[in-house]
Amino acid sequence: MTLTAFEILRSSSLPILLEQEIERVILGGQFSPGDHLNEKELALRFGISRGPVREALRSLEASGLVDQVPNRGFFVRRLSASEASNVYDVRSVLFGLAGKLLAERITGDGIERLKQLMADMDAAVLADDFRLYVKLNFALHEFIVAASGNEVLAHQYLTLVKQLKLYRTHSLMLGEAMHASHCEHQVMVDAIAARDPAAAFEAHFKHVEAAKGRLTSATTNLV
Amino acid sequence: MTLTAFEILRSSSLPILLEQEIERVILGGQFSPGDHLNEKELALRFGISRGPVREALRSLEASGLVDQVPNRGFFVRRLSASEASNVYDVRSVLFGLAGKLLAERITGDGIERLKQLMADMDAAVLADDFRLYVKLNFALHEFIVAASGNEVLAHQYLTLVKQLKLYRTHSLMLGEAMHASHCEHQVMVDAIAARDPAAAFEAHFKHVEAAKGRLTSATTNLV
DNA sequence: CTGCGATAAATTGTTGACAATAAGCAATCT
DNA sequence: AGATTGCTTATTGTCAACAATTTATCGCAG
Repeated sequence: MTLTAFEILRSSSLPILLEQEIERVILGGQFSPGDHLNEKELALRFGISRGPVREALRSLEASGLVDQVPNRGFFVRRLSASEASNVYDVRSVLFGLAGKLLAERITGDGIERLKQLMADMDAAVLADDFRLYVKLNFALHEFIVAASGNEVLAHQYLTLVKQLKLYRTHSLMLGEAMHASHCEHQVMVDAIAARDPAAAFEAHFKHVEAAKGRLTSATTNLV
Repeated sequence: MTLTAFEILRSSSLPILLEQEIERVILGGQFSPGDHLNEKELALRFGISRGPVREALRSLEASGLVDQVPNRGFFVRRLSASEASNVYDVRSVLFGLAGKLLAERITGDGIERLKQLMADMDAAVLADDFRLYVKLNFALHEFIVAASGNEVLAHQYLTLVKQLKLYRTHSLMLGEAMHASHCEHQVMVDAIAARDPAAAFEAHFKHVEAAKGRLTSATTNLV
């Protein structure tokens, strides 16, 4: 226990820890898009000085979670509808690629893991447990992307997902959407289990595009 | 003229300018992958203090050009063969998406621009002017990605291209490779001009995959 | 001559202070 | 009343110094 804390402190410098913490606070909703991030306040909050805070904010800027305007400071990024649409389109091909790569390399254990996740989601859908479904959905996506074996892809994908969390209407997902999403997952997993890269790309790509469509229809005048 | 300088100074803070400058120096080859970046030295070089230098390095870290190891500093990123391969794979789908999007929205003027670039490259190939070809090649890629209208895509794509510049064997391209590349470009441009999104995706995707293949065959034991 | 250990130098990590810029506010003028 | 100017306050931008850590150097024993 004491070792872990030590290791964490050792492996990660202050700005890196800060970056994770500020990211957590932003994505957790404590700040809203457009909000100003006061450097002194953040420094005070974590009991450190402004230097490391600024470094952390620079990293967050590069990953698209905050914007900087000179002499005015850092602000939580505000994602317009068209920007969110752009993010979705990029995310679609990245996820398609993840599906394709995974179909080429998945092991028997991997297939088992996928089927287990699907079974859990089946249960969540039947129980109409939306909260659980969202959690499992994220786990499924994360597993696919991580198991694809391409770290560049995984990193980019997760960055985009974080950016999309800034787009508030995100959680407007209803029962029918959950059902549709689940069906698409089944097609994805089948293609992977069949080790069919082309079909996997198609299924994964379409899944994200469909998710974008569901979001679009939930809001008005997207794009 | 005076206005532009004013505007630049106004819109860009020191760390942002520094980031561009350090990036230029790294990609220009003044530093090699694995090289240590001395903060004091960099600060001295630009006549400023270490604070802004560290902020700039944090940004470069997030864009994958430098790595940081705690208490040891920043180093120019060293891209392994398998990492380069991963970058290529992601770049392939991004470029495919760019081609698809451009095919959906290109204007008559845009098609003219593409044909002009192709004509120039024709001349470069005939003259066996490798240097000119590389330059036009980059211009073509940049135009396609920028004209796709998806800024997220453009940003990610350019980031990956920069990362690949860290992979030295990059410039091992010979006469035959130039010819093959040129033929692939023709297929791409035809698909865009025909406003055929699916064909454009395919052509653009395969072009980058082929480029990866040419690089692979030039080196030994890639991946 | 080589390997080891202690000391010295260099480098990074962090801080607090100061300068420059922007935002808030009150008094004045039209 | 509304706009404008000037002042006050808050915030960001930058710096130089100090603490902590790592790297280099040198002496020394085997």
